[in-house]
Amino acid sequence: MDDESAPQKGTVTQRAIERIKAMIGEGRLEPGQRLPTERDLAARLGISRSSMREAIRALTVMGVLEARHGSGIYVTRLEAGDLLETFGVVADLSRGPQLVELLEIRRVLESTATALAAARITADQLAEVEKHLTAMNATDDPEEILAHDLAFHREIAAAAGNETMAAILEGLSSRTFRARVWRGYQEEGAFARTRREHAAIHRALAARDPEAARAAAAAHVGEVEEWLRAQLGP
Amino acid sequence: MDDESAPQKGTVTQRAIERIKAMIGEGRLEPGQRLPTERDLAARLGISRSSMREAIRALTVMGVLEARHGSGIYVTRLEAGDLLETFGVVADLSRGPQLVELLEIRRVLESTATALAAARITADQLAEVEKHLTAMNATDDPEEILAHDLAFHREIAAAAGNETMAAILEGLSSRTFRARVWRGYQEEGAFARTRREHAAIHRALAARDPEAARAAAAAHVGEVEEWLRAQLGP
DNA sequence: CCAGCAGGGTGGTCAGACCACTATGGGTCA
DNA sequence: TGACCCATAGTGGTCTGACCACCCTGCTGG
Repeated sequence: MDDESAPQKGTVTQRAIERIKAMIGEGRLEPGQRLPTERDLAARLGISRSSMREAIRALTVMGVLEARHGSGIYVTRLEAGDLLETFGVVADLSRGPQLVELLEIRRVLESTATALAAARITADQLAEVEKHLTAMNATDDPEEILAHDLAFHREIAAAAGNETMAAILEGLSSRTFRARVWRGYQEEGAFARTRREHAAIHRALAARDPEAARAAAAAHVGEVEEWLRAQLGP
Repeated sequence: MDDESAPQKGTVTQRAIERIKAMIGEGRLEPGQRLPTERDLAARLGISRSSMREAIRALTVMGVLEARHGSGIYVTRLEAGDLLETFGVVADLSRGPQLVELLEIRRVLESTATALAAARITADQLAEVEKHLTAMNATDDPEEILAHDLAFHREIAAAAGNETMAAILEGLSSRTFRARVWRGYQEEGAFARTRREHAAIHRALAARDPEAARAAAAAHVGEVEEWLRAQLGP
């Protein structure tokens, strides 16, 4: 037995969440490791299976656990990508002024990531970036443009060498978020400007010039930011 | 009825999560509004109450919904603080190199926030910052110092005027995160240096000098970052 | 008029059953 | 001998119905 004195604070499910989180924090549960079955865990903590399932569901959406039907429950690798998946929800549900705040954050992080990438990017990665740049300019299908645009920035973020930052930027550029903002932005014929800005970013990367890269990226995001700010103002 | 053709993709609970999220995204559910009862929602989507409860639990940990025992289920205000509460989990469960990445992100955001604060901070807010600064220097209790340290930076982040950024920084400075890193850092007699750095930040804020504020904040976080990097290296 | 209380409605928890899927092992067939 | 197939046990996924703990409202009695 290990039920101890049960402080009785909060709901039963909440306590179960904390206990499992603590087990992982203390290293008693390693990344990738398989947990006991739902039934075992429930019995071990002295709660019903329903409550335990809710706790597991909560940890699942946090990106801490992963349930595989028929196989078992596993601790994720606990890498940035796993833990920050929910970050995209913020972008999807934000509206009005909050969208501007998110773009401001993206401007800061994206410019930093691009500057880092300028100093660290490899020839292969640069070629990949270039591929998306040309592909983006070769089509008129908005869907395809958006896809290559996302990949363009994703590749750069990856080259920056900070996986956590890349994961956050991924969330800040989630498909639905971009689609909502860019729909209006691109309708105003901003394609040409976007292409110029992307070209400037690529040029700075190719020249291995961090300062130029930072400025180009900041300007790129800043353009959208200003446009959105103007949309909300009047 | 509104069960439609049910594409049957993913688990029942997952679909319920998406449906409710979509309702909010489309504006059919306003912030603060009360939802139907669990039993009603379950019947409406044609699933059991257990599955519906798991969906609600998932949306609860995401900070989208809030369940009040005996009263009902409500949509949160959907502000940054609500949605980014889980962000602290990342900091709590990260280890090794990932901690350095998080500090790098904090350095970027904290320096930006401090620079913004230098340009926008009010006299009242500045007085509050100063209060925590002196309180921090007046005690030797590590717990108390940590508390005032957190409040010091929180006040500055609030003065920057970007609530979303403040919420992220809050997560990156969560109590357990700071405690883990600072325990070792402060043991090496870094108190004096920390005080000097905090004083520099306050001076830049009082002088309304964004560039100095940015530099001071970056140096402040950078010190810890470098120390941690060195800890992990050899 | 107001304080106190009782009831109905709500989320929280529990128990047990069955379904859907995965993995493993042994048996079969080439 | 080897590879393939399939029965089977064990796992997460779902459903049902019951009861408990708590909040809120409206009624009642002073």
